[in-house]
Amino acid sequence: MNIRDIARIANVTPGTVSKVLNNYSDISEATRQKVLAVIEEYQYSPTASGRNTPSYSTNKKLNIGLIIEGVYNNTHVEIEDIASIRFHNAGYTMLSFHDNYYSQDKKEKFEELLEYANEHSLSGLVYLGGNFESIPKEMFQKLPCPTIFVNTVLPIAYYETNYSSVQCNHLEASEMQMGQLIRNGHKDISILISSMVDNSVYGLRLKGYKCALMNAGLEHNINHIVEGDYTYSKSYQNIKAHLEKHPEITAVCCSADIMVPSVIRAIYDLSKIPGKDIEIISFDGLEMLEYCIPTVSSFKQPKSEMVDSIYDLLLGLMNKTRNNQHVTFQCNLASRESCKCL
Amino acid sequence: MNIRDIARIANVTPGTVSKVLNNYSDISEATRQKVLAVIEEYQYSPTASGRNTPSYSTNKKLNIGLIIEGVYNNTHVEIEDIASIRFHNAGYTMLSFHDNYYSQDKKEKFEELLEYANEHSLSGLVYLGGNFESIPKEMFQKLPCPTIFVNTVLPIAYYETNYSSVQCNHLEASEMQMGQLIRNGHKDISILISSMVDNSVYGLRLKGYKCALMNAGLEHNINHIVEGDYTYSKSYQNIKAHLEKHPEITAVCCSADIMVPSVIRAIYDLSKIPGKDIEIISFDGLEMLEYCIPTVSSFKQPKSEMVDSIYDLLLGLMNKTRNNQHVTFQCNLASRESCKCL
DNA sequence: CTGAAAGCGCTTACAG
DNA sequence: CTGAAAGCGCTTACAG
Repeated sequence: MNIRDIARIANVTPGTVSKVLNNYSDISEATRQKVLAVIEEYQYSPTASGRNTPSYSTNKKLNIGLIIEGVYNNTHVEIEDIASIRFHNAGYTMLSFHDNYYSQDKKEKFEELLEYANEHSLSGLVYLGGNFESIPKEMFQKLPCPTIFVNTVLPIAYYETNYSSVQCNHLEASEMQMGQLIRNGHKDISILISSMVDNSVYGLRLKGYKCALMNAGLEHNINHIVEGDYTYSKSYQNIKAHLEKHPEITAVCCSADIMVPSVIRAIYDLSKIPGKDIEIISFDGLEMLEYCIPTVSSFKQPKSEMVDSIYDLLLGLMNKTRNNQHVTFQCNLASRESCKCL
Repeated sequence: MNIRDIARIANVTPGTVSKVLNNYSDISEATRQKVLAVIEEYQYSPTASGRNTPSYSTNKKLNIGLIIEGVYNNTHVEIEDIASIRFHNAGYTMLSFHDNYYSQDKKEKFEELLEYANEHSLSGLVYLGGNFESIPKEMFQKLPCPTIFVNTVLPIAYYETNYSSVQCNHLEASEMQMGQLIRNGHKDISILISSMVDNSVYGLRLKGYKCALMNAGLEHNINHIVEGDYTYSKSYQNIKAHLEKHPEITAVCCSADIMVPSVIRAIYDLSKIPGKDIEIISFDGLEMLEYCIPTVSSFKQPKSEMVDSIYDLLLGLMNKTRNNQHVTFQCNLASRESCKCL
């Protein structure tokens, strides 16, 4: 069943069927009904490839691409989820891709991104996570459609170039996160991060921790930075080993909520009381933290406001009613049992 | 930049460029290198819409669709993740869709599925979760490409029809799950499910629980079925209220791992000891359970074997070297602190 | 081994 | 308001 079959059966031309499909107004109600009836009867739906092939330069496209680096970051999956509904309701198709198989080389990765956008005739692109700090300015100019980088580390000096961004204030919020522990009187604080060589927003968070330590004159805590590798098992093993070796530590700062269960368990297995003998504070704001024992304080990313911003901005960019811009959201501390927050 | 531009610059015809792009063997090495050089220089990549438009009936397509019902089921996200890498490495593009905005009416949902497969010129489709038990046999015949339903409730009577499936033995495994608690001597057991009207595989699990209760002469536990609605908050509130009202209950059976933190916290907030005063057993096998306090016993879905099976079967179906089939995997109990498993 | 040409499903200026 | 026709980017039988 293609558009010519439908046209033949409905006794019209393919062009007329196309206009019905695309809600053109210059179609008589009688013809519209006749065509719709045939479409309904044969369960016809036009192919995406036909629709996406540009027949004239004015052709509008309806595909939004969404790429996630680090799908195990639940925050990003939740943003994807909320965003996909909103764009769908606005008549767009959202193509989701997870980053598993992209290149590790940043430049190659960016080229793959450009390829992806061209391949799928995207009219807009949302990229979640990652790092494109080292990408030369000219390459951003090659982006073939409006693009919003979300929680991506970008070359700030290029802000005037051809892209938008929606970010949280990772650096400042992690300073505040660490600052909370310092204000609580802790002198020996361990920091659980993904990896020393992580240059995504987790790298920014690490930088924030270091700044906070410097400012408070607690530089020796640099030796208490522990790598968790984004996995439950490494997080558990490494933080446990470190806390065992350094019984003077009285607080742990997690750079992502996903690490929290491992930290609680490690403290417990060392026969200490999480949240009492060792305070815990985290980052992201996943709902799970409200059910841990103890419930865990965390800096929360305002997901739903971020999606609002992504949606409005991308639609505006595609309609050319808005220009590229860079939005930063504040993370807010949800105070819970694991850490006194006065 | 399109295929004609590349052809012009390389001094060949578009057909020749196309053959280079598609690794045809009847191209001289010199021409291949010349064309590849131009492609590289201009960073050209062919559009998906052009490629997917069938020019002749023999046209091979390279799109695999993957739909997830219930993205908050981490098992399904993990399956998606592993599968996307494997299909990518085999040269396929995987289009992921999450089910947020599909219809709730099963028949409409199935029609949307057909539409999706046609729209995107899919050569294969993987569907994770959901329920299509009430879909008439004829509709399955309309599937335009090889399709594998994974953890989907299907009309067993139609097994000879036009689709494949990869399932876990949800019904039997949940009987065994409940059976473990019964063998441990529990007489009053609460069951935390998603919802009474859930007819996905969670419905099968509920059926398994009921069977186990009947077989053991413990029918009165039917009054201890609690709905958690897939959310942390409802799971917590409802199981806590129920356990408070029924202090005789000594074990809780969870139909999904995602419910476990809520259950542990609820027991704790009732001043009882999880895993001791009240045993816990769960279903799915998420890694998180190894770090809960107590660690939680769970029936594990063999995700990686399931992906192997999905991959081999779908490729076989697309190459027409295999016929539709229905594979069932056993879930295995990982025994941990929350429940003695002798 | 390469070119010339027809073809895919769809869209959109243009004519009447 | 509808039709006839040209167009998109790509692929693939077919000719030589």
